Amino acid sequence: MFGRLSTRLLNICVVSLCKANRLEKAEAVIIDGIRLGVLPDVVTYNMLVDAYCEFESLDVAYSILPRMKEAGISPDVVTYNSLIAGAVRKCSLSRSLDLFEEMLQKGIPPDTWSYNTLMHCFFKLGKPEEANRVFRDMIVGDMTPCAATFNIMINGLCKNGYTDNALMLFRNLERHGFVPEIITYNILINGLCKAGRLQAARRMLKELEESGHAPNAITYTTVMKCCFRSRQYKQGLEILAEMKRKGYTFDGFGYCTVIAAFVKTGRIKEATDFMEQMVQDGIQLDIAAYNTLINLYCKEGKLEAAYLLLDEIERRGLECDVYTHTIMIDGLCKAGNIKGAQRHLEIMNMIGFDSNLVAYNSIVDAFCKDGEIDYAMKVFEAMEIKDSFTYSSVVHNLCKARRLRHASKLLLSCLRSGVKILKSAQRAVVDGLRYSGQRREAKKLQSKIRMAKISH
DNA sequence: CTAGGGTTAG
Repeated sequence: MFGRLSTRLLNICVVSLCKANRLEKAEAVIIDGIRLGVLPDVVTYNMLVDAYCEFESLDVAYSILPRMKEAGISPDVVTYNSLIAGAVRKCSLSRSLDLFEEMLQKGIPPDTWSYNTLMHCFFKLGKPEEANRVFRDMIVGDMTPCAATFNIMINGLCKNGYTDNALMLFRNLERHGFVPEIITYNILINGLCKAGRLQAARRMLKELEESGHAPNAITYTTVMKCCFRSRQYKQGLEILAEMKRKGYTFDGFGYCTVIAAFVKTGRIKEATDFMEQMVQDGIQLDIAAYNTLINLYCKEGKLEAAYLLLDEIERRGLECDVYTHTIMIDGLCKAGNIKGAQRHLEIMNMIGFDSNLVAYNSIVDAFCKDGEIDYAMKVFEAMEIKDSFTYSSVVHNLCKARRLRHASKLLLSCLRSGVKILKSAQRAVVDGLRYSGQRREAKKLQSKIRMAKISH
């Protein structure tokens, strides 16, 4: 009895240390406990697994398992749920499937949360049909779904392009015995926004208010971002004003959304004001916030200030990500230092970033604008992946350089393959042909553009 | 344990 009580005390101690990311101290407390005859139990180890997943790495967390075995304690469903969730968070998706398998092999029966996490994993892998299968198994089997099950489903359907199916599931919530939570509304509002359905999103916001919930900062940030994205700046700024009026406090997400929108529209003064406000508010900057600020400095041409922030990131023990590097590369390009940008891209490749399409786009565009169009086309040909940005930029620049045949050829290949290309770039080709006396070519291209519009 | 932020073309 006394021993069990002591273990509970030990766990209370360990959980608070773990939550505060004081893992060394937590380990020391456990060792002290053992010395005093208070043995850690499965709950103690589960807390460690959870904390190591969050603050260290999946591997370190996984290394708790042999320690448990040594102590004669078997991992349970909570241990595995933590590991699987940790793997999903760190995007080690195949790893999380392996862990699920391992749990089954050890004869540990999964619970609702195991299935929730598994669904989440499948959605992140872009396998909605697999996730849906897990969901169906839950509904018809003896596993009871919880509110989060539906949130994960609705979110996953939205993220995988099944917004209407998500809406249907939302409308069927009550039949399953659940009422929508604020988080459910936020998921749907975001899904509608990302699908470009701003009006439907605003209707959903209204429905949220009518349901008796008060929208939270996440709701507003989501809708505001959507307005900015669809170039409804006035509407976006109105939401910003409404948030301020109603006394919502801004967190890093809110600030970043607004600053980025200001930067994108060239409102540097407003962006800088907001940045200062963010710092005054004492917001702890994370890597996304740093990226926002670095981008602001780059757009102002203050490269030195941007580099100072890179130093600060390092000092604080944060890690630059693909955004940081891309923003710097684009900043160097726009500052006219394309060679420097290329060097940075090489570094990016060396340290193992494989998604650098955006950086290549910036560099190709920069070479075009610098008049080095032949070299730009060489880089363009060598690119393994290209997207709408790549083609829109190159086609536009080819037109400016009066290389209309090449531009038209690329535009046609886009029309055939269904790659979207900016209207302005399309118009540049047609107008270019027309005004250089190739009226017949222009007409032919125009009709092909129209055909493509119908068939896609 | 499930929701919102950060990069490129015009």
